[in-house]
Amino acid sequence: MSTKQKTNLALLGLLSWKPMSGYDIKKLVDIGLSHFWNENYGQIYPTLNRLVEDGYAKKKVDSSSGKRKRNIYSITKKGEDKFRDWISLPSSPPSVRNELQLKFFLSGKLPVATSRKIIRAYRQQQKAVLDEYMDSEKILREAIANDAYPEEVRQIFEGQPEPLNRKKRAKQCGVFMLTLRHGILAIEGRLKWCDEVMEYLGR
Amino acid sequence: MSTKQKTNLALLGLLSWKPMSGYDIKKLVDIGLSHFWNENYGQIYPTLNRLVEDGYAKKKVDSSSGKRKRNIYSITKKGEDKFRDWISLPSSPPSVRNELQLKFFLSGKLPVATSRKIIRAYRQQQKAVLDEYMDSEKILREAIANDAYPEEVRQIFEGQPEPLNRKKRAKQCGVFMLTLRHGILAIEGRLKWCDEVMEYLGR
DNA sequence: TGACAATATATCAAAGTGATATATCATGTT
DNA sequence: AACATGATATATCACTTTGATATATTGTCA
Repeated sequence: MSTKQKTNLALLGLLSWKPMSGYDIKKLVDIGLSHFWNENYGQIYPTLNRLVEDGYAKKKVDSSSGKRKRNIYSITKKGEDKFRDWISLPSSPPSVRNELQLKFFLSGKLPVATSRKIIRAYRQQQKAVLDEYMDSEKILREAIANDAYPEEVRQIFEGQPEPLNRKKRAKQCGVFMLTLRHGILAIEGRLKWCDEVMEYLGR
Repeated sequence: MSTKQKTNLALLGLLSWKPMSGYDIKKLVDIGLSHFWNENYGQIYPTLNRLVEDGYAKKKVDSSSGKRKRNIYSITKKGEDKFRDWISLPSSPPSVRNELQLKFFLSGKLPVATSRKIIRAYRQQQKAVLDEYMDSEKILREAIANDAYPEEVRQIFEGQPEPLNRKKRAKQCGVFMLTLRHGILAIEGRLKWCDEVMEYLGR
């Protein structure tokens, strides 16, 4: 029950949203999921091939006029079954690698000034990300309030500009906003921690 | 500037605390750092060998009477320099893989009941870990208040029961407690998120 | 026309993971 | 004394993941 070795399920789940190319998947993960998930090309392309081999997805070459050739993958019935099975299986706890936290822990034998420097760097790094997230949150909240469908979300959920009913749009915005909230709360916790540490170490 | 490929530096930093065997390192990471770092044998033993090859650490075989043979690694001057250099280098943002978060995001096309189930599982999993951490925190806080040196911390920082002055002990307990606080704040953020989501989805 | 960025697929060495194999020693049980 | 069990300790291996780079096409702007 490990967080690792889940790329195939992650890709399957993403394809259950909509058919996508490997490139689309990479963009979606980088833009929308980066604070709790990550994938890279070296994994995406071979995994997509394996999903097709195993019958969980199928590939369609899209060569619409004037555009570069794209391999579009869509989930099959078998893939959807597998995806749903995984959803209800027990999940492993989050796996984290936090370099600045590690540095702080290891700085215990170095001068306190060094520990303080690490915390300041941590705070600054996290604050910058928080600002980004807060901007996105504002856009999303306003969109939901106005029953709108902001470009930022449309881009992520829609490959082709295809009409979508109001209820579905609202749900997509909701999921996306809640996901963003998770990122924001995680960062707020880290900032609070930085403050606690600075308090403890003395300024 | 990536969180990955940092095992050699992590091990170097741990050896700067005290000389240790690969087994000691694994235990220390599992017990004390698991909420922000992880290492495994498959990486630890080869990396220790490489550290020795490159002159960052040296190995000493400990075969004290009646005990199983242990390979004890200690950091060299060259290793300490490398460690200190890394400490002041810029650090990459935390890298996370959170399976339950991913499942929630992907559940957007499934019935809301499924999303709720995921959140409940997430909350329960995180609450259990929080309880553990809170117990440890209590022990540590009391120890610090009483100027004591609890077995839990001694075990981690001391291989050999060697006397240590009060100031150093206090600092060790402090670093350990603050590190634990990071874990606690992270989990509290996740629990708060679960509550927000349940609120949003409706119970 | 050329420079540059975005789109798109692919590959690979190096690093990390999870699991298991092997062996020694301490403890307790029958 | 024989045996089981669990903690200590090192090691290995197939598989997965990472980071980086190579390659080519299309869109844009000067």
